[in-house]
Amino acid sequence: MTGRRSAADALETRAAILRRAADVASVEGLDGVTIGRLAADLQMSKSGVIGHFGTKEQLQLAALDYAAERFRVRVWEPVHHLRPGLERLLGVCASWTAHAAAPEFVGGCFIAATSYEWDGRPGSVHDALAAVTDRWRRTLAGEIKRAIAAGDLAADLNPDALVFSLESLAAGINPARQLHGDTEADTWALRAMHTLLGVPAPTVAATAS
Amino acid sequence: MTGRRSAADALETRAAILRRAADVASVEGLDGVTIGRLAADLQMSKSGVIGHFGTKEQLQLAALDYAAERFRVRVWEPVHHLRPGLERLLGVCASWTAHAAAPEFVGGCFIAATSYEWDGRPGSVHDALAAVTDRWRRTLAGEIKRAIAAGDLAADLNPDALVFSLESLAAGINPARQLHGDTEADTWALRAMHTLLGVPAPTVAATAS
DNA sequence: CCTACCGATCGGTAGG
DNA sequence: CCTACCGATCGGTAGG
Repeated sequence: MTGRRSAADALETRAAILRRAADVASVEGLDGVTIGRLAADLQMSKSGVIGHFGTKEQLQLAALDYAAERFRVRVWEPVHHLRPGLERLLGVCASWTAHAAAPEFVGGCFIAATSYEWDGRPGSVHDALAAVTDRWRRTLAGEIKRAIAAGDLAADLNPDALVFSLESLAAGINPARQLHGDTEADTWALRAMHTLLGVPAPTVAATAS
Repeated sequence: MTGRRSAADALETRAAILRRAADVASVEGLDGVTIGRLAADLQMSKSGVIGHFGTKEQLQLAALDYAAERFRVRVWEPVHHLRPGLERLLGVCASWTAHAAAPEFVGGCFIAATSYEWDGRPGSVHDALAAVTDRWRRTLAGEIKRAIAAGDLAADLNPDALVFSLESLAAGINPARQLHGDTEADTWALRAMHTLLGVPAPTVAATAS
């Protein structure tokens, strides 16, 4: 029950710490993730927690990586097999808004919460967050450009502006639900995305994930 | 230089504390507003800071009130004289996005930052934030309904969905600028607002505030 | 408005 | 992975 355990056990412990850290951060931000709190929640000592990461900042970066991977699994993986261009783009919009409406972390989307929390601060967390969201932006912009090239979207659309708008609408689902009880916010966001893309409104049962 | 001063002096000190608190919160969130930090920044003692408010929570609520009033002055006051309905609604969109692109607090829009920080937490700050943003939502919904009733906007638009979308786009300007250097994010947001409202794109020099 | 202080918690380390 | 500990900072109070 006590003392050192195997490397596999250590990896399991590490994963449990990151899951808990992501849950806490989704509610109270990455600032709310304190070593002592994680230790108490997981019934470990503080040194047992921080030993996996070295410093709190490394723990925060690891939690961000973990959340980014979960985002990829929940939003990108269900649609990456779709045809590149408009079809996959609309699939992303559907899985993205569904992801925000039924979040896996208790406080909602980790990436959205952290982006608005950390955008004005300097440091490695800011930079890692910019890198993660930038990668996602380039994926989206790529789909949009493919759809334009294929003639499925209007040629005068601005891909960067569209990426910004899709991102803002998806992120807005979080506070709309938790501050105002807007249970339909994901539907509104998805419709607005379609309007901005200039395509017909989504059908009701488009997503079932 | 020391000891008690007049009631007018006390009010000035109080205002200086709130300004500083709003600046700090716009960068690091309301959690970053600590009594000791404000005291150091303003060259006061901690008891001198907290004496104006009683508790940290009361200080946070006062900072929120202060920021809400500044938002009203910067976004609503410049356009409240316009004709109710579409004209005033479009004026709000312009002053709102301009406000986000040239924020008065160092870290950007206090209301946006705090909404995404505090939406998942319980307590009086959450409730006050919901009340403040709800008031703003009702103002916006009122303008939209007036514009629809006047025939200036399509009758099949959903006012609640539009309010959600306008809010999300305005709030998104903050992280777009600070995380990705999108200096045009305010222009993109304003264009998207017009598209969702179903009105022509804004003219370039619509706002000069 | 100040000094001086309280118990609690912070991130982190030493040593095992 | 633990206990035991470090200096710093937290919100807040007593007393003036």
